[in-house]
Amino acid sequence: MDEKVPAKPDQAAIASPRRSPSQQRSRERVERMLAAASALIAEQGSDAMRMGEVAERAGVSIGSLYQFFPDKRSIVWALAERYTAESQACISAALKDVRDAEGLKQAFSELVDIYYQLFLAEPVIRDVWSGTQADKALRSLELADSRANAEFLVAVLKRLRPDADPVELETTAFLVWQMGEAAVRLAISVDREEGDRLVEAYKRMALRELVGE
Amino acid sequence: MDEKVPAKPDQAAIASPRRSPSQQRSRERVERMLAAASALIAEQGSDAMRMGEVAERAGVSIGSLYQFFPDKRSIVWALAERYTAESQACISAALKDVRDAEGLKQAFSELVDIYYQLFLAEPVIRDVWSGTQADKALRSLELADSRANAEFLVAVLKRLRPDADPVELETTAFLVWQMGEAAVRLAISVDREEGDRLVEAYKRMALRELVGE
DNA sequence: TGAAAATGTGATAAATCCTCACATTTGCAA
DNA sequence: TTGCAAATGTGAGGATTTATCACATTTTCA
Repeated sequence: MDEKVPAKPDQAAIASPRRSPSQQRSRERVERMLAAASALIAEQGSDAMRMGEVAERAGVSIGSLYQFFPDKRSIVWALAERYTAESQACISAALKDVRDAEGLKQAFSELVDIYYQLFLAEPVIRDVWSGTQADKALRSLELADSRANAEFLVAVLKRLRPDADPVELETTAFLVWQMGEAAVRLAISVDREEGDRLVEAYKRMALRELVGE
Repeated sequence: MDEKVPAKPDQAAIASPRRSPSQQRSRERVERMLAAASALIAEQGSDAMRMGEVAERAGVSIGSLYQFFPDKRSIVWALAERYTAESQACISAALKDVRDAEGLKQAFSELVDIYYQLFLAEPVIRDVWSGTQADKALRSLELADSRANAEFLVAVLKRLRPDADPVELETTAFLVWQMGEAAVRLAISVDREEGDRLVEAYKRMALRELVGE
């Protein structure tokens, strides 16, 4: 008998499976559960995915589902993990034998493309990256704000570089602005000292891009 | 039951208040609701915030709460809106009369600092920006992955620029990597054409930073 | 073969969002 | 002032969904 210790759950932790499938039968069923979840996420997003629906589509009972995935997010995470492992391998392979600047340019460029294509094509990854439905709602409004703010930058850039391609200025301004929001978001999620360094580094990078160094 | 009802265009929309407070009494009560929500978000995050708790702390019934905020996210959004309006004003003011590159440098740098400080200090904004609890769990794991990946970049950079400050290389690599993830995340959330342009622009920016032009 | 371990099941507890029918207060025209 | 319509207030309960648990079935292996 397990003593039920009312430990305060670690909010940020992803719970481990209650038990691992050790028999062939259960391994196959777990695969079916994952496949069902993957399909449902692709169709509706993980937020709208219902555990009962996953169980039904996998042809198992809700109890079996919870036997191997202790909570909802753990099944989403299990799927995400597969892809991150894949890209992880990609990355180390691509960067392993870079020897000079030219090699870096090529390897890095390919890497970014691979990432882009991977996330463009994988609904599960897209879902995990874009957050819950509630987040998406806010994000789309933030995006609109961000475009509006980027417009101010575009106006300035057009004054400073009247000959530049307007579309390119637009793209640059929008990207720089979004990178700024991402940098700040990153900075507040790490410790203060590193956050400060990251913000300074961003300012350097952004200004180099904006005023052309 | 319909299998795939394509009725999802409105999912991302933030519902408007069922009704606006027109009397003094209700305006005060709405303020109390917002204050209660703000405090609870600061304490526990919007994900853990319970509507019943908001009502209780505001000293109103749950029904009154739903009279003015049609759903949970609308009250979070109402709070977020106040801050974004504030920063919006800041931004246009700071960029309005930039005339040359030097002015841009100064204005932009100040702007970023203001953003950073604002988001560092405001729990509600931090919460909205960092997403739901479920997202935070995944995000912290993504962050760990990201650091691991940035390490590969650091290794390369150390080979290419052996004299550079290691801490600075570390910061640069981590930032560039995170910016890349943010750029891809952005790219997949806009239409394909703009996404492609943004990814290309990111590659230019990143490589300029990594190989030093 | 038989017992222990692994696995399977689904009713149901628990948590939470949100609604609704009805009560109370306020604004204002007569 | 009076009376009524509009605005506002209430909280029990409907609806949904996550997750649990006591018990049933299947597999492993000594």
